[in-house]
Amino acid sequence: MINGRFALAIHILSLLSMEEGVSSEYIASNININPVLVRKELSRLSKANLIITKEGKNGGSYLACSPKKITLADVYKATYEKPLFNHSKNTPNPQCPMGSKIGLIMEDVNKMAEAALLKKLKSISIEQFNK
Amino acid sequence: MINGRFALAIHILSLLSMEEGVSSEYIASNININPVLVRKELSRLSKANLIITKEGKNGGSYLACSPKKITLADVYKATYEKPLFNHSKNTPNPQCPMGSKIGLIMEDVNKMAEAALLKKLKSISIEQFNK
DNA sequence: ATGACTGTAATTAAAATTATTACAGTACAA
DNA sequence: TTGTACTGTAATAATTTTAATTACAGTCAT
Repeated sequence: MINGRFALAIHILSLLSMEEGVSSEYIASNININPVLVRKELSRLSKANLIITKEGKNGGSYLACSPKKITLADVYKATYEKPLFNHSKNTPNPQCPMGSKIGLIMEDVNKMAEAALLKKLKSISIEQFNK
Repeated sequence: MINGRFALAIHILSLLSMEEGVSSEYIASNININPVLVRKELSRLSKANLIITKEGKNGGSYLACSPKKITLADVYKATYEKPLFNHSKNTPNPQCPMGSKIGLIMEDVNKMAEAALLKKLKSISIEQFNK
């Protein structure tokens, strides 16, 4: 349901936990996806300090720390910024008894849902995927 | 991120907890969305035994039970069937050390994430939204 | 300076979501 | 028993999101 960027980021990080210093082309060919998408994801992961990338010749990416320390909560946060559950952008009829409330309700629901999700994701580290 | 159906279902059910026996046209105009989408969602909710709908003249929808008993976990399950986190349908290179594993990994991650999410959603009932 | 990379913008293609049109089927009620 | 007000659903189109591609400037080791 949610787009494939979370899976992509997990794939990238797990791969880096096995082979470091590899290029985006190499990663992309392994995942069978377009290299530009990989670079964009690498850029997000880098901004979140989960990886370090070296530009130029012999460049490539490295985990910024031990895979044990990188949790799926970190990955999730680095990957997404929008709330989990979308809701229609059509403004509902304010005369409708729910119309004026649904926005705030969904905000609350999103907060609670994301908190629960992140709590669980925090208990899963990248390390366990390279076995 | 996830499509708007969850929010739609919540909106519908909350509305029904305030005004019963209303038509899909009425609901749609309140939500400011197309009536056919409402009917489709009503149909899903009905199949999940969360509501009862009456066809024909003077038809309309009713909650199947007290709003106190309808939790967001019920709504989530009625609304979605696909796993939470998608992953690319391109089969990754099986020579890639992660290629053969990412599918199973994402299955596991999805299982754990959904369980945590549903646990939280189970604690939230529709009732609290009609205040 | 050259070759092997990253970073990113711009564009296109494909897929998913939402909207619309249309109409058959159901049920009430005059 | 016919009209009216609904639901159910198929088919199609419009819109939005996601993924892919092309292109090229910038970086850096050699």
